[in-house]
Amino acid sequence: MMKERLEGYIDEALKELGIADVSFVLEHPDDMTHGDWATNAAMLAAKKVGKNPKTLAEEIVQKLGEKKDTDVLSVEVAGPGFINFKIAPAVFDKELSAAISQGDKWGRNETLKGKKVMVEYTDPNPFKEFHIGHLMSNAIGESLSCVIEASGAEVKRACYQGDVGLHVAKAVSSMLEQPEDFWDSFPALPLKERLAYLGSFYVAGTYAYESGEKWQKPIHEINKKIYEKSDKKVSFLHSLGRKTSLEYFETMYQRLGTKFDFNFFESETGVRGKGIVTENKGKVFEESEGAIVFHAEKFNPKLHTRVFISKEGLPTYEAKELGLAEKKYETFPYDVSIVITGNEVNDYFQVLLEAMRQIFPELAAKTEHYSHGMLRLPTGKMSSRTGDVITATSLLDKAKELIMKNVEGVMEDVAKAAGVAAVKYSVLRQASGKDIIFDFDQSLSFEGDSGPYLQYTYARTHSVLEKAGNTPVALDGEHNNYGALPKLLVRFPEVVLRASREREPHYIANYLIEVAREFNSFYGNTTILDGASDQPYKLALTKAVGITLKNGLWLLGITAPAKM
RNA sequence: GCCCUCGUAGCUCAACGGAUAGAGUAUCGGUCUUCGAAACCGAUGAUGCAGGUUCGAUUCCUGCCGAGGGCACCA
Repeated sequence: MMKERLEGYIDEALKELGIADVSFVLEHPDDMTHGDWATNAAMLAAKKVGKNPKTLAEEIVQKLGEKKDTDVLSVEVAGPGFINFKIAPAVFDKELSAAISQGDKWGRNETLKGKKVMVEYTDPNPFKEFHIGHLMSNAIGESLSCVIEASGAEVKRACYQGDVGLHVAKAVSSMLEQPEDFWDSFPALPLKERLAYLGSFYVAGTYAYESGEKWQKPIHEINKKIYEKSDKKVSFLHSLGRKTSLEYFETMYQRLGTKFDFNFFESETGVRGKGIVTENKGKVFEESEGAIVFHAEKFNPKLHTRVFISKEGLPTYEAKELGLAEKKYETFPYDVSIVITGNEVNDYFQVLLEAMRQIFPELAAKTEHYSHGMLRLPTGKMSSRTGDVITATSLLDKAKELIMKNVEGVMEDVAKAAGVAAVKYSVLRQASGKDIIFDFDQSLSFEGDSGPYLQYTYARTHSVLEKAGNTPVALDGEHNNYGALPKLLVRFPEVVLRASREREPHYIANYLIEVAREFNSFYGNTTILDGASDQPYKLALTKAVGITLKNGLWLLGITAPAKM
């Protein structure tokens, strides 16, 4: 609100000086001593009117001086022609009071009010491991969902799972070799054992497939049988394995704190996608070498041809995505559909979007592709084909153990929550798209720039407030001597808005670290509960920090335990 | 060969074309009989190379070097 007001003043000032159409920015200077807001308006306008930036800035300041209200303490020219604004402490106190009274709602906005948004993420594949790549997708998707929800949209979380396809056929081929009575007792086994079996079947099937052509043919046949549901035994084993995987994924979602509204499966989208492609054959798609393909380069020279239906008559990933898009819209008529994937499919997705534009342009226009980098070990890429992956479970367990070993007297459930926080934070702290070099010691850190550091700081605020009991908490403007902290806190809604607009949770992660650091510094240098006249003020600050951290952690999909 | 990303302290990451390029970690040195030391305070340390656009470039453009991904029936 302060921002809009200042922008209005600048606009008027420029107009009075006869300058129009300057797309200036009003931002917070990196260095807070420069002021609370700064604009480059004079520097941009100077070129237009052929004046020296500094003298023009002086003229603008002159005009601004005539109109600014009492909330603006001072307006000054600085550096090469910046105009810096200082805001009265009372303004910050007023906004912080609002934060305290808003509680859980602090930080939200209504820019997406009335919009329906579907976010698809995680997307693990039944019969395969839930590995750290899925963990990454989950962390990003969950956070994005929360961020968009905080902008007032109605968000539905969707998970798309590959329950058919070659990877499944490989596992099933190996399952077929087990004796009949094995399957009689299988359903009664504990989940952990069933999973271990399933894993070994997948590995064995993959090994067979890669060991020679004579093994590939039967697996392709099984693949087809799964699609067509034409073989009773195959279908039976398929559903058994699928069920086990889904049960396992459910335990992961619980641990991670995700609750999906919709589950979509490739077994459904495949049939549908194939239908869409067939209907548009001759119009959008063409037959080539026995397969049905889309020549995307005809529409955009940077794209390439991709197969949508294989010569065996099976829909590929691309065709399934078409079916998925349609199915999603039927399930939930969205305004925006966000699909989160790894960046290795970036080029396919561009082709896919082009095909969508040809078939259902209205859906294509609503689809946004958000890709994340790969999770890589310092030693290189991790592979799931041979089974030598780092599973989500092993990673989360390792994080938990590390914390239990290094932090004296932690409860197990706290260590577990902090472990999840550490992993999620390590993904969310950096901008999207780039690979994440996953170094165990760095990424599972619970010191400094980490998820547990945020949780710890929140617990600290909670503990102080608890100790304070019913002593007064108040903001009065007079005691605003704690510089950066109140000014930083007030920016929370702006940060949320930006994260939502740019679909970038890392802005929130970085901001929260700054808040936590500022609070810990304040905490280390000040005694809050000292009975002095500014104690109510300090308590109010502490409370505002707590609310901001808690809401911010929620936006990252990270829990905020009251005690650690 | 073509297309897409990306090169910032020893390491992992920030920086909405702006002011003195910020953090964490590592290293060195301080701080617990006082609200939670998973913390705080201090020190050291960086924009791959060469041009260009701009009042101003880590950011935009071109070339080079380097890394990763993709380029027809796996996803």
